Parts: sequence; C-alpha cells; structure tokens
Amino acid sequence: MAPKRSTIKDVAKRAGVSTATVSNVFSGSKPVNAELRERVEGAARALSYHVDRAASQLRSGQTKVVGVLVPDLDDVFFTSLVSRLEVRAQEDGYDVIVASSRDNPELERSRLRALLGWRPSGLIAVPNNDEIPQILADEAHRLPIVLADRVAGISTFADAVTIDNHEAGAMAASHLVALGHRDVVIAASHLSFAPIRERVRGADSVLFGEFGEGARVVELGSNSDRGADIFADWLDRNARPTAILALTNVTTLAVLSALAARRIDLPEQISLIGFDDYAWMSARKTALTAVRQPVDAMAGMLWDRLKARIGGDDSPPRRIELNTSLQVRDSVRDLSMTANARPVLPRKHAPVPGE
Amino acid sequence: MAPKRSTIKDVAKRAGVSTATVSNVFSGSKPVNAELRERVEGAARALSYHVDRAASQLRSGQTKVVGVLVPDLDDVFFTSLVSRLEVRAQEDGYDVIVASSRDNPELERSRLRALLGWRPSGLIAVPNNDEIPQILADEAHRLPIVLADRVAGISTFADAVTIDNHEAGAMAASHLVALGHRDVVIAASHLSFAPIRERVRGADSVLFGEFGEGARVVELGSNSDRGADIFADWLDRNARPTAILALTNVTTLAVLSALAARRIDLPEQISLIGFDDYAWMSARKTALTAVRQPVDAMAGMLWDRLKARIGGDDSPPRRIELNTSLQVRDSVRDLSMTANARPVLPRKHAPVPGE
DNA sequence: GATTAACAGTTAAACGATTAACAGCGGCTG
DNA sequence: CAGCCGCTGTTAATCGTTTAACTGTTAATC
Repeated sequence: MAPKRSTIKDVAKRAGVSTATVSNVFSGSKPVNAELRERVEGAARALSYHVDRAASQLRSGQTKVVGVLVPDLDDVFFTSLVSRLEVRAQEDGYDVIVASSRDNPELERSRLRALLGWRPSGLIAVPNNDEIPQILADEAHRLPIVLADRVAGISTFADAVTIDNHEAGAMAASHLVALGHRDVVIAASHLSFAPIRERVRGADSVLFGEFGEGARVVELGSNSDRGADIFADWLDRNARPTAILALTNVTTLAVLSALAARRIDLPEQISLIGFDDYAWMSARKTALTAVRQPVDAMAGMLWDRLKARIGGDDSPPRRIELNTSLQVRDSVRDLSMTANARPVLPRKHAPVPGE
Repeated sequence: MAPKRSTIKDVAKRAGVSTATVSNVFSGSKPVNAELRERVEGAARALSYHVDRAASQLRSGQTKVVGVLVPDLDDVFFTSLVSRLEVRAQEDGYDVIVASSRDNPELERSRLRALLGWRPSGLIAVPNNDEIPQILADEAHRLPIVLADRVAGISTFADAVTIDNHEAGAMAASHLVALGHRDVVIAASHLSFAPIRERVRGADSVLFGEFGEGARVVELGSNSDRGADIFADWLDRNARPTAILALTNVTTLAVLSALAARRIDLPEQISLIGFDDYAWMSARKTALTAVRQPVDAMAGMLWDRLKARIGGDDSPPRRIELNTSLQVRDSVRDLSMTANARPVLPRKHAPVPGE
C-alpha cells in the first residue's frame, strides 16, 4: 500500500497551474481555458487523482450525500425503495449512505446519529414506528428530511410520503366482499405500525358497513419464517376463514408458507390477497391477487420532495398520499354464486390437526 | 433552516475546556477525567453537537467508510449481501455507501470513481463481469479491496470471495441424474458472467460423464420479466426437457413465471432446481429444490477479509471459495422408476403452441 | 527530597479542498 | 487615450477536526 495519494497540489504542480485552477476544472464553478483544462485533466489522470470529498465538503459545506435509513434491509419493499433512490440520487450527483435500524429504536437512534455526522444534504427516513426519534425532530429545522411509509397522522416537522393505507385496506376488503367473502382474517405485521393500523381500519370500515363486524387480526411480525409458524399455529387453533388479507409482503410470504405447510390449497380452500407486487407473487400457478404499492412513484416523490427542500423550499410540511391499486389475479375464489346455497363456511369448526 | 450547527469550539467553550479535550471525549483516543467528560457530553447534548465526519476524516485520514458496489440493487442476492455487510460494518463503526452499477460498465466506472472520492477505508465490489475495471486495478495496491461473486479465475490483485460454482453446477446435475433425468435445460442469466459459465461447466461435467452430452443452455438475462418471456418463448419452440436447472434466483423466477404462463405443472410435467434460497421459494405447494448460496458466510468472509486488509495484512491475494448446499424439496420428480420402461421423453417433438 | 514517570489537559499546526479578493490583460467605448 | 469591463488566472484565508508537542500536577522510586 505504498504510493501516497495525490492531492490537488500535486496536480497543480504537474500541470503548472494554481490549485484554484485545478479546483475550477473539477468543480466547474469557473470557466477554464480549454488548453489548460486539458493539461490539468492529463495531470490528474497521470496521478490518478480524485478530489477528496472530505476536504471538499469541509470547505464548501456542500455535501452531496444523502442518508437513507430504513427499518430492514432484508425486506424487499425497503430495498426496492433504496434501489430507486440510489438511481435518482446518482443522477443528481449525490451518493447515498444506507443504514438499517433493524426495527430497533436504540439502533435507530445510533444510526441516525451516524448519518447526521456526515452533515448530509438531506435525509430520507422510514421510522421504526410512530414515535419519531427526538434527534430527527431536533434536526428537522436545519436539515431537509423526508419521511416515508411508517408515519402516523400529519407529521408536523417534515414532509411525509406514504400510500393511502386506509384506501388500500378498503379496496382489498371490497374486492373480497364483492366475491362473496365475509369471514376474513387479516395477517398484519405489527399493529404498532401506523400504516398497518390504517390498513386494518380501511378493511374493517368496509366489513363493518357490510356485515356489522370486522375481521379477525393476527400479528405475524416482520420475519417471514417466524410469521409462518405463528400463522400455521393460528390456523390450527381457529376456525378457518374463507379469505386472508395480508398487509405486507412479508406477511404475504408468511401466510403462503403456512398454507403450504398445512397443505391448504389456494384459492380452492382459502382465498388470499397479498400486499406489494413482486415477481414471485405472480410466478406461480395461482398468481396472487395483491395490493400494489407504487414503489417507483414513491421513491420519485421522496426524491423530488427532498430535492425541493434542499433547494430551499420552506413551505409547511406536506403529507403526500399515493394511491395503491389492486392487481386482480387468481388467488381469490368467487364465492358469490355459492353464497346463497351455502351462506358462509360454518364459523365453529374443529381445529385442523397439524400436518 | 436557521440555527448554525455547532462545532467543537462551541462545545469546548460551553464546557470550559479546550477543543482537544472535546475531541478526546468523542474519539476516546486519550482518557478524560470523568467529571470533565460529563461536562463535555452535557454541553454537546445541549448544543446537539455531532462530530463532523468530513473534518474528522480530513484531519485523521481515518475514514470509517466502506464503499459497496453491486451490479443490481433489485436483485435480492445482492441486497441480502448488502444487508449483511451493513450489519457487520455498523458493528465495527463503519458506514457503508452503496452504489449500483446496474450492469453497465460505464456506470460502473463512474460509480467507482464516486466511491473512491470518499477515500474509503475499503471497498467491496461485485464487478459487472470478467473485466475488472482499470480504476479498481489501479487502486488495488493502495486501497483494501475485496471482490465478490463475479470474479473469473484467480484475481491477481485483490482478495476474492465466491462460491464453488463448478461444484454447485455439478451437485445440481448429479441430483437430477440420480432421479433419472437426462434431458436438462439450463436457464442461465448471461454466459458472459464467469460464475455462470462455471456453473454450466460443472453441470455439464456430470452430464457428459453420464450421457456423453451436456445440457442445452438458454440465456435469460438479469431481469425476471424479460427472462420469463424469453423462456416461455423457448418452451414453445423447443422439445420439452424433463428438468430445468436455473442458475440464479432471477432466472429461477423467470422460469417459474414462464411455466405458470404455459400452465406446466411442477414437478409432474417438468422438474426444476432453483438457485439461491429465499423464502418465496419454499412458500409454495411444491417447494423448490434449490442450490443454496451461503450468503451469510459470504458476507462474513468479505468483511473479515476487508478488515484484515484494512488492518494491514498484505499477504498475496487470496481466492476463497465457499461451498453451496442442495436444499432438496419437492420440485424434482423422481423419474428413476419409470426410466427403464420409457427411457426418456422423445427428443423430437412438435412445438407446443402458446397458450 | 530530588528525579522520573505517569497522567490530564492545552496549544497550535496540519489535513486538502474551495472561494473571496485580487491582478493582469486585451478590447471597447466615449 | 483614459477608464472600464469581462475574462482567466492566482493568492491566501478558511472550513472543523485531530494530534504531536508541550505544560503543569501528582505519584512513585531510590
């Protein structure tokens, strides 16, 4: 690891110009004569010089980094968000530092602190839960911040981009109702997450309106393996519903695993609406009907808002709700024909013994 | 966005100490009296002070950042790698900057350049293809670099962590052969990727040894939707094999989609071995038999090597090959019983018209 | 009790870039 | 032709830390 890295001075000396000129060549903040520019670029190449971001940043205060904090880098929803944000950031010359809080409030704080140390131009954060960490709130008035996904109500201090969770739940429930389903169980991740609660409420609003009662809810957590166990167990102990509504892609997976383990056929024996829309959901014999979150639009919105804020927009915080859409495929059985003949599957039911 | 951020000087003044002491409190490079430390921490909290990484880095030369470059942040294999690396990095106090080269050599160069601008402590890179970019090679002797996955042969300038691709292919093929399969088609992503070629070779080595001929190979690319179209089309135009061996998780998905689109049943009508082992592969009625890459071990190895290099280890570059394992589940049909009665499905065959 | 050693804190010089202020040099204009 | 402008380039101050060198104090050693 020998040859010391070259600095702007080395380049300047080699090209026979001042360091200021070299800086201008690279930052483009002042025009530089073509011939000189050539010389500088040649010298830089020969020395394999790269501008040192730390020094550049320190002096200019211009960071060109954004921090992205998500609760879980193993959840495809978040990674697809990160992926799209990275693209947008790169297009605008920003680098992104990712951090995962792994659903741990303490880690969230410490990752946030680490991110702030970069003095980033902005921050895009998916909070762990409703309680926005104090550090974020403190920073909000001096640092552009945009929140996503897990945001409750109207955030008072930063823009927030979410989907219309209530509508998403309602839309799914309506679809189930329209196809003759009445006994629905909701596979939620955690009811402590605001968007999950909203989705439940949305579904219940429809079910209540229709039948005077809501859905049963099971919490499966954020890990699909554990969720599968929990749900399989739940299936063993409870009367079987005609349909399941999963509220995240992880719970969708958990439900699917549990159904496979218990050899319950989709959609013959039970119907399912999944959440999110990833390739594996349709790469199956009975493709999943699912609520599709507009991840692209979401990332786009997040980036646009952040750029606006970085650009000095100081209008009051906005909450932007994107609409989901229902991808109707084959995992919901149409019960509306048989519904009159045999109203609903009997509510009381011997537990199905484990396989 | 008003109140200026506080600096080490502000904290020093408020706590009535020198800036050096404040620095010592935060970096821990020199012991500081408990009472003073308290005062400093209190002052820092009151001013919501964070050490400025740019300044810190500039002065100390210590970066505590690693760059991670992958070809595609929408591929779960890479994101699961990133996720695990982020965990390890965080544990050791490093931050990670992610960059995706999106399978584009030019972008790869520019992302690499951006990453190098950080003067990172190290770099973990999954190259786009066999040709390691010149920038990387140039940097290799002054910057710890560890390569992963898409690395051909013995890399002469940096450590490389891969799986034993030949063995992986051979293992999968052996399994197929053992269950009476002879007519195998390999769903590859791109034959221009070294590991893919190796996997094909591994599979062929077994098939040749057994039958004197290898497998047919289809290239499906790195996008599952397009891959699904290509494969569905291929199925329409070619004699149907008894088994498919997919060589990446994306091609596994593509194959599954195509089979679903053509209503071909797994494993009754065709058998499949997938690659990688993600939850969605087993969350189905016929769970997929698949080659499992040890992503955890891989990330662990990558990090360990990088740490060693950062720590000054300058032994010659090593290539580390991890072993895969075959997760036997239900997607490969046992043909060995029927094999004698009806040797193999006829090779020549009218194309199956599209559904 | 003199000499060192160990400790805890301070001072001030870097680190490598950016950029305000300035300088030199035609070319225009009145 | 004086004065000014616009253009390109340079000089030098500066960003917020870290850290080598230093100072002063206390404890340990002979």
